[in-house]
Amino acid sequence: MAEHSYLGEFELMILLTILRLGDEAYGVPLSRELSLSRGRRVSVGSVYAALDRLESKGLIASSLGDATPERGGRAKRYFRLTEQGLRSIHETRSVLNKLWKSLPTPEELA
Amino acid sequence: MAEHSYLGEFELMILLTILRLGDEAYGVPLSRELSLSRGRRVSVGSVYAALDRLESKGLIASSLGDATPERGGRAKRYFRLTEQGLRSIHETRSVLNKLWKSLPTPEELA
DNA sequence: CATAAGTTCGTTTATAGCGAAGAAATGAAG
DNA sequence: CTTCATTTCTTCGCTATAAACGAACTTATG
Repeated sequence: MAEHSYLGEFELMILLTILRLGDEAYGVPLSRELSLSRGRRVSVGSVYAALDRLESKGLIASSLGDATPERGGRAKRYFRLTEQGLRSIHETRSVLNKLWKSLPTPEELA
Repeated sequence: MAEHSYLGEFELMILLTILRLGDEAYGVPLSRELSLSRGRRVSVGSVYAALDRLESKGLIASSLGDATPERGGRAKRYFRLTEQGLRSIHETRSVLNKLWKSLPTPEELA
Protein backbone atom coordinates (compact mmCIF):
# COMPACT_ATOMS: atom_id res chain seq x y z
CA MET A 1 0.00 0.00 0.00
CA ALA A 2 1.29 3.37 -1.00
CA GLU A 3 0.56 4.96 2.36
CA HIS A 4 0.91 8.53 1.25
CA SER A 5 1.98 8.68 -2.35
CA TYR A 6 1.38 11.99 -4.03
CA LEU A 7 -1.11 12.32 -6.79
CA GLY A 8 -0.19 11.37 -10.30
CA GLU A 9 -0.80 13.82 -13.08
CA PHE A 10 -3.92 12.12 -14.33
CA GLU A 11 -5.64 11.81 -11.00
CA LEU A 12 -4.66 15.35 -10.19
CA MET A 13 -6.24 16.63 -13.36
CA ILE A 14 -9.40 14.74 -12.58
CA LEU A 15 -9.68 16.32 -9.17
CA LEU A 16 -9.14 19.79 -10.55
CA THR A 17 -11.64 19.19 -13.32
CA ILE A 18 -14.25 18.07 -10.84
CA LEU A 19 -13.76 21.33 -8.99
CA ARG A 20 -14.02 23.33 -12.13
CA LEU A 21 -17.16 21.63 -13.39
CA GLY A 22 -18.97 21.92 -10.09
CA ASP A 23 -22.58 20.89 -10.59
CA GLU A 24 -21.84 19.31 -13.91
CA ALA A 25 -19.15 16.98 -12.63
CA TYR A 26 -20.13 13.58 -13.94
CA GLY A 27 -18.42 11.05 -16.18
CA VAL A 28 -19.16 12.22 -19.67
CA PRO A 29 -18.37 15.93 -19.36
CA LEU A 30 -15.38 15.10 -17.21
CA SER A 31 -13.87 13.01 -19.92
CA ARG A 32 -14.68 15.65 -22.51
CA GLU A 33 -12.99 18.37 -20.48
CA LEU A 34 -10.00 16.20 -19.77
CA SER A 35 -9.50 15.57 -23.44
CA LEU A 36 -9.52 19.28 -24.06
CA SER A 37 -7.13 20.31 -21.36
CA ARG A 38 -4.77 17.48 -22.15
CA GLY A 39 -4.80 18.07 -25.83
CA ARG A 40 -5.39 14.45 -26.60
CA ARG A 41 -8.06 11.80 -26.50
CA VAL A 42 -9.02 10.43 -23.14
CA SER A 43 -11.20 7.36 -23.20
CA VAL A 44 -14.21 7.24 -20.96
CA GLY A 45 -13.06 3.93 -19.55
CA SER A 46 -9.87 5.35 -18.13
CA VAL A 47 -11.72 8.24 -16.56
CA TYR A 48 -14.22 6.05 -14.79
CA ALA A 49 -11.47 3.75 -13.62
CA ALA A 50 -9.61 6.67 -12.10
CA LEU A 51 -12.79 7.98 -10.54
CA ASP A 52 -13.35 4.63 -8.89
CA ARG A 53 -9.82 4.60 -7.55
CA LEU A 54 -10.13 8.10 -6.20
CA GLU A 55 -13.42 7.32 -4.55
CA SER A 56 -12.10 4.21 -2.89
CA LYS A 57 -9.19 6.25 -1.59
CA GLY A 58 -11.64 8.74 -0.12
CA LEU A 59 -10.61 11.72 -2.22
CA ILE A 60 -13.94 12.10 -3.93
CA ALA A 61 -17.52 10.99 -3.30
CA SER A 62 -20.30 10.25 -5.73
CA SER A 63 -24.07 10.29 -5.71
CA LEU A 64 -26.60 9.25 -8.30
CA GLY A 65 -28.62 12.02 -9.84
CA ASP A 66 -32.39 12.02 -10.06
CA ALA A 67 -34.17 11.08 -13.26
CA THR A 68 -32.92 13.15 -16.12
CA PRO A 69 -35.35 15.46 -17.88
CA GLU A 70 -33.35 15.22 -21.10
CA ARG A 71 -33.39 13.04 -24.13
CA GLY A 72 -30.84 10.41 -23.23
CA GLY A 73 -31.71 8.22 -20.38
CA ARG A 74 -29.35 6.83 -17.85
CA ALA A 75 -28.94 8.36 -14.38
CA LYS A 76 -25.89 10.50 -13.89
CA ARG A 77 -23.33 9.80 -11.26
CA TYR A 78 -22.16 13.09 -9.80
CA PHE A 79 -18.77 13.53 -8.20
CA ARG A 80 -17.50 16.01 -5.67
CA LEU A 81 -14.29 16.42 -3.76
CA THR A 82 -14.01 15.42 -0.17
CA GLU A 83 -12.09 17.52 2.25
CA GLN A 84 -9.30 15.00 2.06
CA GLY A 85 -9.30 15.29 -1.71
CA LEU A 86 -8.84 19.01 -1.58
CA ARG A 87 -6.10 18.67 0.98
CA SER A 88 -4.25 16.19 -1.14
CA ILE A 89 -4.25 18.60 -4.06
CA HIS A 90 -2.64 21.25 -1.92
CA GLU A 91 -0.09 18.79 -0.61
CA THR A 92 0.81 17.66 -4.07
CA ARG A 93 1.24 21.23 -5.14
CA SER A 94 3.60 22.05 -2.35
CA VAL A 95 5.67 18.95 -2.94
CA LEU A 96 6.02 19.75 -6.61
CA ASN A 97 6.81 23.37 -5.97
CA LYS A 98 9.71 22.29 -3.84
CA LEU A 99 10.98 20.15 -6.66
CA TRP A 100 11.14 23.07 -9.04
CA LYS A 101 13.67 24.88 -6.98
CA SER A 102 17.05 23.61 -8.02
CA LEU A 103 15.85 23.35 -11.59
CA PRO A 104 18.47 24.72 -13.99
CA THR A 105 17.65 26.51 -17.19
CA PRO A 106 18.00 24.68 -20.50
CA GLU A 107 21.49 26.14 -21.02
CA GLU A 108 23.12 24.32 -18.15
CA LEU A 109 23.39 21.06 -20.05
CA ALA A 110 27.00 20.02 -20.60
CA MET B 1 2.03 4.63 -26.83
CA ALA B 2 1.72 7.74 -24.76
CA GLU B 3 3.11 10.03 -27.43
CA HIS B 4 3.58 13.04 -25.21
CA SER B 5 2.32 12.32 -21.76
CA TYR B 6 3.67 14.54 -19.05
CA LEU B 7 6.02 13.16 -16.49
CA GLY B 8 4.76 11.40 -13.42
CA GLU B 9 6.06 12.38 -10.04
CA PHE B 10 8.51 9.51 -9.74
CA GLU B 11 10.12 9.93 -13.13
CA LEU B 12 10.24 13.65 -12.60
CA MET B 13 12.09 13.21 -9.34
CA ILE B 14 14.56 10.91 -11.02
CA LEU B 15 15.33 13.46 -13.71
CA LEU B 16 15.83 16.21 -11.16
CA THR B 17 18.02 14.00 -9.03
CA ILE B 18 20.21 13.14 -12.00
CA LEU B 19 20.70 16.83 -12.58
CA ARG B 20 21.52 17.44 -8.99
CA LEU B 21 24.03 14.60 -8.69
CA GLY B 22 25.85 15.53 -11.86
CA ASP B 23 29.00 13.44 -12.11
CA GLU B 24 27.79 11.05 -9.48
CA ALA B 25 24.54 10.18 -11.18
CA TYR B 26 24.47 6.42 -11.21
CA GLY B 27 22.09 3.84 -9.81
CA VAL B 28 23.12 3.46 -6.21
CA PRO B 29 23.44 7.09 -5.17
CA LEU B 30 20.36 7.93 -7.18
CA SER B 31 18.28 5.51 -5.20
CA ARG B 32 19.82 6.72 -1.95
CA GLU B 33 19.02 10.34 -2.76
CA LEU B 34 15.53 9.48 -3.88
CA SER B 35 14.84 7.76 -0.60
CA LEU B 36 15.94 10.85 1.25
CA SER B 37 13.97 13.39 -0.71
CA ARG B 38 10.90 11.23 -0.70
CA GLY B 39 11.06 10.46 2.93
CA ARG B 40 10.54 6.78 2.36
CA ARG B 41 12.35 3.71 1.13
CA VAL B 42 12.87 3.42 -2.57
CA SER B 43 14.06 0.07 -3.77
CA VAL B 44 16.90 -0.07 -6.24
CA GLY B 45 14.86 -2.23 -8.55
CA SER B 46 12.22 0.39 -9.07
CA VAL B 47 14.82 3.04 -9.73
CA TYR B 48 16.60 1.03 -12.40
CA ALA B 49 13.29 0.13 -13.99
CA ALA B 50 12.38 3.79 -14.25
CA LEU B 51 15.82 4.64 -15.58
CA ASP B 52 15.39 2.06 -18.31
CA ARG B 53 12.03 3.50 -19.23
CA LEU B 54 13.35 7.03 -19.32
CA GLU B 55 16.27 6.00 -21.45
CA SER B 56 14.11 4.18 -23.94
CA LYS B 57 11.96 7.28 -24.18
CA GLY B 58 15.04 9.32 -24.94
CA LEU B 59 14.90 11.54 -21.87
CA ILE B 60 18.19 10.33 -20.45
CA ALA B 61 21.28 8.55 -21.77
CA SER B 62 23.70 6.26 -20.02
CA SER B 63 27.32 5.24 -20.39
CA LEU B 64 29.42 2.69 -18.58
CA GLY B 65 32.15 4.10 -16.40
CA ASP B 66 35.78 3.05 -16.60
CA ALA B 67 37.23 0.60 -14.10
CA THR B 68 36.65 1.84 -10.61
CA PRO B 69 39.67 2.61 -8.45
CA GLU B 70 37.68 1.84 -5.33
CA ARG B 71 36.98 -1.16 -3.24
CA GLY B 72 33.81 -2.54 -4.75
CA GLY B 73 34.04 -3.80 -8.23
CA ARG B 74 31.33 -3.53 -10.75
CA ALA B 75 31.34 -0.85 -13.45
CA LYS B 76 29.07 2.08 -12.86
CA ARG B 77 26.43 3.09 -15.30
CA TYR B 78 26.29 6.86 -15.44
CA PHE B 79 23.21 8.76 -16.43
CA ARG B 80 22.75 12.22 -17.83
CA LEU B 81 19.81 14.16 -19.17
CA THR B 82 19.29 14.60 -22.84
CA GLU B 83 18.12 17.88 -24.22
CA GLN B 84 14.72 16.33 -24.63
CA GLY B 85 14.74 15.28 -21.01
CA LEU B 86 15.43 18.77 -19.83
CA ARG B 87 12.76 20.13 -22.09
CA SER B 88 10.20 17.70 -20.77
CA ILE B 89 10.89 18.83 -17.22
CA HIS B 90 10.16 22.39 -18.16
CA GLU B 91 7.05 21.40 -20.03
CA THR B 92 5.76 19.44 -17.11
CA ARG B 93 6.36 22.36 -14.84
CA SER B 94 4.47 24.78 -16.99
CA VAL B 95 1.57 22.42 -17.42
CA LEU B 96 1.27 21.92 -13.69
CA ASN B 97 1.64 25.60 -12.97
CA LYS B 98 -1.32 26.25 -15.19
CA LEU B 99 -3.32 23.69 -13.31
CA TRP B 100 -2.75 25.43 -10.00
CA LYS B 101 -4.48 28.53 -11.10
CA SER B 102 -8.16 28.07 -10.49
CA LEU B 103 -7.38 26.09 -7.39
CA PRO B 104 -9.67 27.16 -4.56
CA THR B 105 -8.63 27.28 -0.94
CA PRO B 106 -9.80 24.52 1.40
CA GLU B 107 -12.73 26.67 2.57
CA GLU B 108 -14.56 26.67 -0.73
CA LEU B 109 -15.89 23.18 -0.26
CA ALA B 110 -19.70 23.08 -0.14
C1' DC C 1 -38.45 0.23 -31.07
C1' DA C 2 -34.71 3.19 -32.84
C1' DT C 3 -31.97 6.53 -30.71
C1' DA C 4 -29.53 9.14 -27.31
C1' DA C 5 -26.92 9.82 -22.96
C1' DG C 6 -24.49 7.53 -19.54
C1' DT C 7 -21.99 4.08 -17.17
C1' DT C 8 -19.91 -0.54 -16.57
C1' DC C 9 -17.01 -4.37 -18.10
C1' DG C 10 -13.06 -6.98 -19.91
C1' DT C 11 -8.74 -6.69 -21.48
C1' DT C 12 -4.18 -4.88 -22.47
C1' DT C 13 -0.19 -2.14 -21.65
C1' DA C 14 2.68 0.86 -18.77
C1' DT C 15 4.47 2.32 -14.12
C1' DA C 16 5.86 1.28 -9.53
C1' DG C 17 7.78 -1.46 -6.26
C1' DC C 18 10.55 -5.13 -4.04
C1' DG C 19 14.40 -8.24 -2.85
C1' DA C 20 17.31 -11.87 -4.39
C1' DA C 21 20.64 -13.20 -7.57
C1' DG C 22 24.51 -12.08 -10.57
C1' DA C 23 28.84 -9.60 -12.08
C1' DA C 24 33.29 -7.61 -11.20
C1' DA C 25 36.87 -5.88 -8.64
C1' DT C 26 39.67 -5.73 -4.08
C1' DG C 27 42.34 -7.14 -0.45
C1' DA C 28 43.37 -10.46 3.11
C1' DA C 29 44.45 -15.33 4.57
C1' DG C 30 46.96 -19.23 3.78
C1' DC D 1 50.36 -16.63 -5.79
C1' DT D 2 46.00 -18.24 -5.29
C1' DT D 3 41.68 -18.80 -3.10
C1' DC D 4 37.85 -16.47 -1.30
C1' DA D 5 35.02 -13.52 1.49
C1' DT D 6 33.58 -8.83 0.95
C1' DT D 7 32.20 -4.69 -1.32
C1' DT D 8 29.89 -2.13 -4.93
C1' DC D 9 26.89 -1.97 -8.31
C1' DT D 10 23.50 -3.79 -11.73
C1' DT D 11 20.24 -7.15 -13.66
C1' DC D 12 16.33 -10.27 -13.17
C1' DG D 13 11.81 -12.09 -12.00
C1' DC D 14 7.70 -11.21 -10.03
C1' DT D 15 3.59 -8.73 -8.12
C1' DA D 16 0.60 -4.80 -7.70
C1' DT D 17 -1.42 -0.62 -9.06
C1' DA D 18 -2.44 2.92 -12.68
C1' DA D 19 -3.73 4.16 -17.34
C1' DA D 20 -5.89 3.26 -21.51
C1' DC D 21 -9.36 1.69 -24.85
C1' DG D 22 -13.73 0.50 -26.95
C1' DA D 23 -17.55 -2.62 -26.89
C1' DA D 24 -21.46 -3.84 -24.33
C1' DC D 25 -24.98 -2.78 -21.40
C1' DT D 26 -28.70 0.29 -19.05
C1' DT D 27 -32.35 3.48 -19.03
C1' DA D 28 -35.00 6.98 -20.61
C1' DT D 29 -37.43 9.52 -24.72
C1' DG D 30 -39.86 10.43 -28.81
